[in-house]
Amino acid sequence: MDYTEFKKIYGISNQNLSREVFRNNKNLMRIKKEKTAVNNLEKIFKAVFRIAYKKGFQAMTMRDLSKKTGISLGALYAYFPGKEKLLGIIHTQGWIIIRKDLEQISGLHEDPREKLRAVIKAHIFLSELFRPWFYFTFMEARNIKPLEFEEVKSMEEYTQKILADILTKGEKQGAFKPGDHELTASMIKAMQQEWYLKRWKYRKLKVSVDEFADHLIGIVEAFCLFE
Amino acid sequence: MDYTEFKKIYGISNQNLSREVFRNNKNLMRIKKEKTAVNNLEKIFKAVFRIAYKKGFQAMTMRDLSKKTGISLGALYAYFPGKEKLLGIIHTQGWIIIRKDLEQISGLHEDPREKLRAVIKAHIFLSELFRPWFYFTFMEARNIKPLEFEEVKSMEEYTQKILADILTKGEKQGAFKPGDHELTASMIKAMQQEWYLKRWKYRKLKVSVDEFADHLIGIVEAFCLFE
DNA sequence: GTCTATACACAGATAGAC
DNA sequence: GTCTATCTGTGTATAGAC
Repeated sequence: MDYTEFKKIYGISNQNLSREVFRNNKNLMRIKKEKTAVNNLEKIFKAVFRIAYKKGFQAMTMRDLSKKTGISLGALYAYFPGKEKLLGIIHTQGWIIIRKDLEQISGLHEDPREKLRAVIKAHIFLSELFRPWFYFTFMEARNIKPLEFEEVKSMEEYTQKILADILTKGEKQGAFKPGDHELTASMIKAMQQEWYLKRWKYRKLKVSVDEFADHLIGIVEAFCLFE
Repeated sequence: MDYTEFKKIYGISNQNLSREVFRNNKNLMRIKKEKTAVNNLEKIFKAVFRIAYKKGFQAMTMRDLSKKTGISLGALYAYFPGKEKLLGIIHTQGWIIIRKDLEQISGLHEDPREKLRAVIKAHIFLSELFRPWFYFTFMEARNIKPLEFEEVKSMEEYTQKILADILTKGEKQGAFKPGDHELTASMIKAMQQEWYLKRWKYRKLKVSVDEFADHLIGIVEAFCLFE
């Protein structure tokens, strides 16, 4: 499966994404009309990602956000109770995005080699689809409260475990070489993250997401498969 | 070479490092006595790294820094002209650290395979020696001024180029398989960064820096070397 | 629901005694 | 060289008219 295909299946408009956020956080918002809320939430998230990408969430002021969205300072507070809670909302939603699809895809294949390929690709494609969410979640993890921070660490461990399990089971079935699978999984994760953390580099090198994913899989298979 | 050996050769005390910073930035400081300056700069950097690790440089207040170092708010400003300049000083010094040793090590070996191994290891070992500097430079890159930000990007490209060149030359000499060496170099960088960005993970997994480096080299060689 | 005006807290930075 | 006290700007958040 290439990225175009993946996008057709798992793609979701920003509007639908904002709708989901709205429904998950209705209780925190003073806005009642879904249509208005979804519309403005879309603007808000977009602006947060743009500003935070440049200078970080902490350095972003509510006035910056107001200017970028065109929504007045006062009105912004009808959409979330405060800056800190806004951060929490974005993180939680990011977590939901990753979890939902990855679990499903992992169940799709039987052959360990196929499964490994599929899961590696899916994660990269997901991070491409929701790049701002992935980038933000990674870079701003330190700014959230301890309780939520544990969530982030467990997210790291969760996705790593999926990979490590595939390798371990696959080894038993004779598909992969023996080795320290936990460590290998960790390295795979690092390379996956590279895609959304350094997007500017790959734009410059004119490397597409498909090329990147294939290259990564090439490396992993050279290391894990028998000749 | 393992980490213990590396440390003996390239290790430098925090005091000597602070001395270097002092000498490079004398003009910005109101302190004249080197001994006092070096002593307090050491405290300052240590505190900055600790606080920024937890909540980021932007979120760190000068009052936080004062409390952690035991140096009063007013006195701090004798060591640097302002918070922003402090950020710049740390970044510039980080850049100096990386550049100096890496260049030298790259010249030590002739055989491409040896050279690749040496450079990969050296970068990881360096990042272990100066972990706070590496972590800080990566995470706070967005907060520096555009001019200095170009410096960071070029640092990324610089270290990547060292790797890519080794691979390209090595291919011509028949040591490595052909391939997209720029992309491979990029992946190697991603895995190297993993070591200092997610230190908590490897502490938990009880993976030593030597084990990590060897595993990484194993992956790279499986992909680049002929059987 | 959205706006403008404003309260209030706290940040970075400086003054000036010691 | 270091301290405490203080200035001044700017940030988050709210009040209350429309």
